[in-house]
Amino acid sequence: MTDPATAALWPGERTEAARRLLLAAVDSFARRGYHATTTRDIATAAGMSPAALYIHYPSKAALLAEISRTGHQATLDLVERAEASTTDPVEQMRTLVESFTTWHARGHTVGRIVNLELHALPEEDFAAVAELRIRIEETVQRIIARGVAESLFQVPDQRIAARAVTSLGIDVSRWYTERSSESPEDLGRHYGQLVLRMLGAPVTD
Amino acid sequence: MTDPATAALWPGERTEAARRLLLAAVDSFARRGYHATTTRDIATAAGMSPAALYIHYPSKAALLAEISRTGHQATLDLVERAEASTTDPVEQMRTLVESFTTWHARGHTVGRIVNLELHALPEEDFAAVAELRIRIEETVQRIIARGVAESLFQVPDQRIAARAVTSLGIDVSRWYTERSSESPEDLGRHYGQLVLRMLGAPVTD
DNA sequence: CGCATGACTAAGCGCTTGCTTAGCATCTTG
DNA sequence: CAAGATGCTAAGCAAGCGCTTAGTCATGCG
Repeated sequence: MTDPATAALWPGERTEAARRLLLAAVDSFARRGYHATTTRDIATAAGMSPAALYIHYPSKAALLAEISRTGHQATLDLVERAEASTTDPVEQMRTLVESFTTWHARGHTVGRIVNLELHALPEEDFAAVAELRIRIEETVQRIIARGVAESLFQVPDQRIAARAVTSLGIDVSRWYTERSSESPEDLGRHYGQLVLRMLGAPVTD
Repeated sequence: MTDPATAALWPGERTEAARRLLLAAVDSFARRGYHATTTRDIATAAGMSPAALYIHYPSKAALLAEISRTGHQATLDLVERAEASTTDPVEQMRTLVESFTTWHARGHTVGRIVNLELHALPEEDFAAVAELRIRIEETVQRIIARGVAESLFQVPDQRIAARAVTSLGIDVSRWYTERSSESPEDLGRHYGQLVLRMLGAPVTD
């Protein structure tokens, strides 16, 4: 029912019951959307009565916020790890796109919520998450800027190029399913090559 | 209130009132999402009482279906026009990406509904729209295949490359706003270049 | 003038929503 | 072994939902 990639994001939520509720919420939010999901759906899927949800979370929106914050933080970690892994912009970008893409394919369930249910977040949770999104985008921009400065990349507009890179990865969570023919890792490698070529990097086929 | 790109899609809905309701629905579905929009929202925005909606449309879902079908058909038209415009795969692809991207930027309101509210469609409307989506994807695949056959493109995997091309364009509707610094046309031209380079085409900077 | 017709509204029906309340077993602790 | 805390359920409340009903009013037509 709950996929391992989702489960791995919350290795030990405060209690077992809180964790079950949260994983049920992820599943339902991703499948039907936040507004189409009822608190009864979530509680029932977690094997409890509707009221049990409110012992562990103050509201339905708090569940969404928890999912969104954790998902965004995991994505930012991954992106910053790619930047820190080497000083070569080409390798930074390859690593970033590979792991970013793999993450959005394997974790497409959480990815859908993270990227498509932003507007349903309470205002202050939205603000916190928007900050994380900016830091992700800035990391990509920084790598591109360094690549251009070292004449490794060649792009008509750095901002637009950065948008294209993140956009390509994010959208994977919209269309990828377990039934897709390529594995998340294969897709990541392919996308890594495509992006490097898009940025005008010397190709190493 | 209603942007011109949206209005242009329904030049003459059956009556003035039906058109006002439809445009109000587009606005609200795009801003808040389908499930978060109430029939009262739509009717009020169109300057009518809640019941008036049901004189012109049989249900809230029928409004969504009308928007989704029309939006998908317009996108398919655009894609097929690009393929028919020339026999050179490079020019076909450039034209396709430019108009596809421009369309998703200028029409991001309808684009969001078309691409993000698919799951809310009644089953048979979904089936009709899924068919149109397949034809869009196939057109992109065809152009890539011809480009590869004529040694103009060079990609590791044609299916994945086609996915990347459509995905890049579709996602524009998620992030683009009127406040974005680049015009839809500028973005289209930039994306056209980026995609051609991604496909390994000879660049004409 | 009398009477259909069509666009619309006021009122509200039945149902579902997010969330609350009251109570009940089962643990933990002095 | 009493007393409180803990984790849960049964029941249900107020509000809001999609949609229906009954009726009003302007217009067109014999």
